[in-house]
This record gives sequence, structure tokens and C-alpha cells, in this order.
Amino acid sequence: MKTMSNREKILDSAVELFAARGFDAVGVQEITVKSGITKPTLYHYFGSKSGLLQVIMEEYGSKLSEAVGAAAFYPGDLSLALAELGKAFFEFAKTNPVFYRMQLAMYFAPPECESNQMVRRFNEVQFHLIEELFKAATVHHHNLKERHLALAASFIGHVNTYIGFALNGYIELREESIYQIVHQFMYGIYL
Amino acid sequence: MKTMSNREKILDSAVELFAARGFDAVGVQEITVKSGITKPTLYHYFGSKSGLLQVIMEEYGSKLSEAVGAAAFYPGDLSLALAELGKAFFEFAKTNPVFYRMQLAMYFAPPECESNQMVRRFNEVQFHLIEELFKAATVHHHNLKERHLALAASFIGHVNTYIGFALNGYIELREESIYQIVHQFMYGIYL
DNA sequence: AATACTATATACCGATCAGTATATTAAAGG
DNA sequence: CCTTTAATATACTGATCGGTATATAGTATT
Repeated sequence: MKTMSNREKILDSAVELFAARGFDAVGVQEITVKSGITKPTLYHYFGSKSGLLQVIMEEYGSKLSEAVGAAAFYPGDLSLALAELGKAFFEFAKTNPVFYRMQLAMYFAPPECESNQMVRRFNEVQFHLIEELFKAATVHHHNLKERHLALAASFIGHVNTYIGFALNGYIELREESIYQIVHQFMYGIYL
Repeated sequence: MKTMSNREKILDSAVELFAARGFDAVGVQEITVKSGITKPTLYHYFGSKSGLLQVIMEEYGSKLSEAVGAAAFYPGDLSLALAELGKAFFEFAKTNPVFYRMQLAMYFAPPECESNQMVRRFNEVQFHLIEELFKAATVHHHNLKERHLALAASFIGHVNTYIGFALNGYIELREESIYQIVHQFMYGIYL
């Protein structure tokens, strides 16, 4: 905490502020005050306010994509694969709750928002990874055909609904919740 | 469209802009330009930018609460009740897509955002209506006990996930989707 | 017709917005 | 030791922010 570079201090403060009050509502000035630096330092490292958000998404988002990528393979059992996937999301959200809250809010932000467009761009990676998982599972589940995109979106939606509740303190992210989600989701597929 | 009072013109433009770019990113000036009036007129009717949002929430939100209130009674069959409830949400979202998108984004906005706090205040009404529905259903479903709040939140979450996809053009809001959601949700209860 | 009130506009307020020009310090490479 | 470059600060820019003081036009009441 003590040996934090100015660059890290800025990133840290920005994520906290964006998560609490949103990208548009937070001014650059406020970020510099919170991180105890001045404007030119921020602009030296990140070029612009959007550039700052972009770096945040790159640094945290790549970690999430890694975790998702590692979990999103099809071992012949869709339930198992989805459970691993859900676990990856849960773990990441637990480890980076502030970032996850920020990213979640931006994901649901209006479509013409800069922040929403930025987040969507980064989430597409994960989206496609999961889509590919469903495609692979079509071998054993023929009724998944042509529904890959919808299924990927729906699964992420379910997981995020849960994580959202957890971030607001309604529930805890326990491992058994994952199996519940997956079980319920699988049941939905056969409906 | 021609015989629209200035007040209505302002409300209309504001909902559109807030839905597209978010409460914080839209300036009062922009609203006045879009609705073809001037600032003092807006402040005459609504007092402040927040006051404008409040009126929007009151006028649209009360319609939603009415629809939900009418649907949220327990006729002895939980599936049926939830289907009616889901239908009410779907119908409202189809009739007021722009407002629903705005409200949905604000619901997921950061917790210290003024817009989020405003929307949460209004959504609590519907929340409690649905909670009461689950409470009433406890007579026949004893395992619902102590989970009313979580269930209400979860059900709204599921429905909103669906509506969100529909608003983004991924799916259509057909009546059979409701039965699918309800069926899946009911299955989840017994897990 | 006089009064009062609603509805609207012009022109402005101080504060804050994102971003920068310029200068200084510190470190690194030759 | 000198030069270059990265890292930082002071002090500023024009634009836009939410909001308002003041004036005027229309409408309703007396």
C-alpha cells in the first residue's frame, strides 16, 4: 500500500470512483485529488479520461478473459463446463469486487455511452469464448444448434444477476450457488 | 404529435436522451434544444434536473406499478401468478421501450448515483408487491419461507435479463418466453 | 380596465468540465 | 559531466455545467 506508484494510485482511485458514481459523473479533478497527484501526471500516463478507462479495462479485463478462457473448454460434459465457467466468474468477482461492480454498471449503461461501448468491446472476447463452448457441446446436445449466442448471453446474464445481488449484500457467492445456477440453466435448455 | 404541450415535449426528449446516453452525460441545455424550448421553461415545470427525472419516474413508474399491482396477487397457483406478473412486465416494456431502457440502465447504475437512488426508490414498490406474492404462496410452498426478498429480486432479475436482450434486438418478447422463464424459475425453487 | 398569474425568453451567474502550455525536477545513457 | 527523457507541478484555457435574475407576453379574474 505504501510503495504504490503514482500510476497505480491513479488506477486504483479511478476504479473506486467509477464504481461508486459512474464514469460520466466523476471528474478528472476528483480522481487526481483522491490519488494525491495532479492533472498533468494523469494525462502523462493515460492521455485522456477515456484512455484511463481503457487501461483499467485492459489490466483488469485481461485477467478476467484469462480466467474465462481457461475455464471455457468442453470436456464432454456441459454441466461441468458451465460450473467451471461460473466458478471462474465468481472467483474473479470475489477477488475484484470494485472493478466488477464498475464493469457491470457500464455493461448495462446506455448504448451510446462511451463507457458502455468500451466495456462491450472487451466483453466480446468472453462472449465468443462461451459461444464456442456451446458450439462444441452441440455434438452431444443437438438442440443447442443456432442458439449459441443467445445461450452465451443468457448464461452470463444469469451469473451476473447472481453476482449483482452478492455485490449488493443480498447473498453470498458460495460454490453451491453455481451448481444451482447451472442445474437451473441446463433444465432451461431442455424446456 | 403536433398538439404536444411544452411540458410533454420536455419529458419526451429527456427520456429519449437519458435512455440513450445516461442521466449524467446529458446536459439540461441539450434537452431544451431537442424539445425546442429554453431553460427557464424547463425549470418552470420541473425545478431542477433531478426534479425532471423524478417526474419522469412518477409518470411512467406509476403506470408500471399499477400493472404490476394488478398482476401480483396469488390465486392459489404460483406458476400462474408469476406468468401474469411476467406478462405485465413484458407488456409494459413493449409499450414503453425507451423508458424501460432508461430505467433498466439506472437500476444497474452505481449505488451513489442520484439516478440509481431515484429508480430504486420507485422500484421498491414493485419489489414489495412481489415479495407479498411469494409470502402468500408460502401456504402451498413451505420451502419459500424466509426467501421472499431473494425470490422477488431473482424473479425480477430473470425477467429483466430477458427484457434487456429484447431491447438490444437479440430476441423478441413472445408470450411463450414468459412460460419458459416461469417454468425454469419454479424448477429453481425446488432445487 | 386593472390586477394577478402562468408561461416563456434573453442574457447572465459562478462552478466545474476535460485538457494543456510551460517550467522544473529526477533519473538514465552517453 | 552533459544530454536526453520521463515524471511531476503551477497555472491556465475555452467550453459547458446546473441554475437564475429580469423582463415580457398571454390569459384569467375581478
